[in-house]
Amino acid sequence: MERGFKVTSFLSTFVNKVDRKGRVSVPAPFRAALSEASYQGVIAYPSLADSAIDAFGRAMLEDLNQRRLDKTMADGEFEQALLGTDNMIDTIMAMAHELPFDGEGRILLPTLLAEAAGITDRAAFVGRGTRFQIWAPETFEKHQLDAVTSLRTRLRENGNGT
Amino acid sequence: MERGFKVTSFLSTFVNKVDRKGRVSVPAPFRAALSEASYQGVIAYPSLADSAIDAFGRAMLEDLNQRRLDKTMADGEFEQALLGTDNMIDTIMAMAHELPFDGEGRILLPTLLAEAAGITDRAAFVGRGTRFQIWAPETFEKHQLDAVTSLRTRLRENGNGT
DNA sequence: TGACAAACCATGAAATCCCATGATAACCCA
DNA sequence: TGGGTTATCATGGGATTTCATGGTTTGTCA
Repeated sequence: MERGFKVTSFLSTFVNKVDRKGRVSVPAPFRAALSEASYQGVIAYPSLADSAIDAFGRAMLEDLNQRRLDKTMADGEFEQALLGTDNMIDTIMAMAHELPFDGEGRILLPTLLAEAAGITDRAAFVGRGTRFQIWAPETFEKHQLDAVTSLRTRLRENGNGT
Repeated sequence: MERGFKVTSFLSTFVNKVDRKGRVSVPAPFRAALSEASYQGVIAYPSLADSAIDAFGRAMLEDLNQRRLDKTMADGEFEQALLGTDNMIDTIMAMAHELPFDGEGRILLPTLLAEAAGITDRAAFVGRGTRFQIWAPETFEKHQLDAVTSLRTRLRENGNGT
């Protein structure tokens, strides 16, 4: 499948401090994955599935909108482009924040996002392949433990982890 | 497909005050997205789908008109192109207001538009990717909550997050 | 000449930039 | 391979700029 951007990879988990001003360092490896992008920063919004923040590079966002726009335009459905029937992308656009890096590679966590994820003084950056998440460390630890346990159980029962 | 403007110009939600004269600051990030246009301001009209104001830059308007023309010409519908039968784009053009920025990046909300959206003293600027909307904050909050809730439900049922 | 809109100017709060520091990890050479 | 040196990186705080907001004055059209 043709994609308009390079597939970046986010791996592993890093816990960083949130300072008094609400700033957090994005882990250097994550920044490196985005270093070639024209926009230096990340797009973030409250995860729909977890009590966390979902994030990725701007390229991913452009791709999403481009696809939608191309589709409606190709069908001659300009009206769709104007009406914006309330689909997922529209809803996410409204919640999404553009978080540019400062000179030191930090981002400023918007209060709304921090609260949605229950983040106060520390933030866990969790790699998820093409995107990553930001959790309150304690919340993530529990979540991860549950995930691992249920995977192990399933493996033992089915001998199959898919 | 080549397009003359960036696909994702408007992101996130900003709530600003409407002063006694009916002026509101357009969020700086939105202004930045329009900064290269020759016309410094926005096009706005009452949304046909929501209780809100729909808005975008001139580039979008011209793009739409161009596309419509291309399509009708391609279909051999010259008559339509000339006569301009009453389609959605025509209807919208008739309702649309041109709202120029003042020196500080504010626009003056026409009473008609403000009333249509139920806006009084505060206005929520909601990014929708290629365009944006202006809502009464309370109305939008409800609307967004509904959208997110139904998305979450759908996610849980389908197990499909794309 | 009166009402309204546009340009102009002022201000406080918040975001951004810039520099400093300590800790850790990578490196290099004997 | 060990031990010291250097580079990277997370973190903190102060200085500076941006930005939203409010008011005043000037211009314009009915």
